[in-house]
Amino acid sequence: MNIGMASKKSGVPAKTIRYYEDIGLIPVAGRTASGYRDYGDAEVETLKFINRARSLGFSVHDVGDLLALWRDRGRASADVRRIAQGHVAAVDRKIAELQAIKQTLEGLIHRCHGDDRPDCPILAELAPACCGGDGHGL
Amino acid sequence: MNIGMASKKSGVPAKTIRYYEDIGLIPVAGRTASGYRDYGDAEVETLKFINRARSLGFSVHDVGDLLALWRDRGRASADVRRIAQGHVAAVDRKIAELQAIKQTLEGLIHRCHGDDRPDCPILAELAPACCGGDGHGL
DNA sequence: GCTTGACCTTCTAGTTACTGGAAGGTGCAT
DNA sequence: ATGCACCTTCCAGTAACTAGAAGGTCAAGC
Repeated sequence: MNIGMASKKSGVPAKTIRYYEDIGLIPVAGRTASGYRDYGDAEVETLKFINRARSLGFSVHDVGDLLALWRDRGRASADVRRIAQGHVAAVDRKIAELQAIKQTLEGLIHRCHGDDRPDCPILAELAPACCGGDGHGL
Repeated sequence: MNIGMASKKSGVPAKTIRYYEDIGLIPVAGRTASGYRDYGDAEVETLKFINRARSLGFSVHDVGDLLALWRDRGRASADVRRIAQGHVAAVDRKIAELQAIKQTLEGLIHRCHGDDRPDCPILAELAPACCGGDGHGL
């Protein structure tokens, strides 16, 4: 099948499939006589695997590691687990960071009356020295 | 003061200050006779403002809008509030997405014994058709 | 006066993971 | 033979910087 069909079956855009080949995440595809890339069901399964891993937020680099483990019949499940746990830890850090940001912003928004008057604690807190929000600087 | 001092006082790396000038987030700096960029306290305050807004996750584009409002003495606080609320909504979506990812991953990790045997539900779930985690595809 | 070192300048390119578009070849149906 | 959809490659752009190269400047020390 050609790249359009592989894209449709796997859910990975054709451009992205070429990109994955380019960066070496998937091996170079076979070609038809006319130069079209040619895929089989196995390649489509690989692309689906990649798609799911990416949708879980694994980096392309991590997906490469997971693919290698997937292809390795003798792998230790501990290796897979380690990658997944590392990713969960990263996700956790990101969540914590975003929650802190959210809390700060909500505090500021709460204190901003949000009408057509210029007085705004959001700007005032962003600007350390000059409270009240006078324009200045530039 | 030159860019190194402005960087130190504002907390924004010198390279980043030049970059901000480049993309028009801050106006072109004055120059000394020898061509060095020259900054005053007002510019440093602006850089601090930018730094805080960025650390709250506002995009550079949003920071540009906030800066414009900051400089506009007649702005409506509602305008600032709208930007902040839009950002909180985006942060919320991101948090929800990450939490969903985290839950899925933790479920998979929980079911993976994580020893030196190859059997691994993490890989098995990433690979839809072929359960058990046989290497295949590429 | 000269050197040394820290600073500054510009420019290019790399990062992450794609995505869009241009220019041109292929496959198939009418 | 003429469309049209598909394929090919390559270049450029996205967000927000960051690293490094090649070279100019400034102040201190000898």
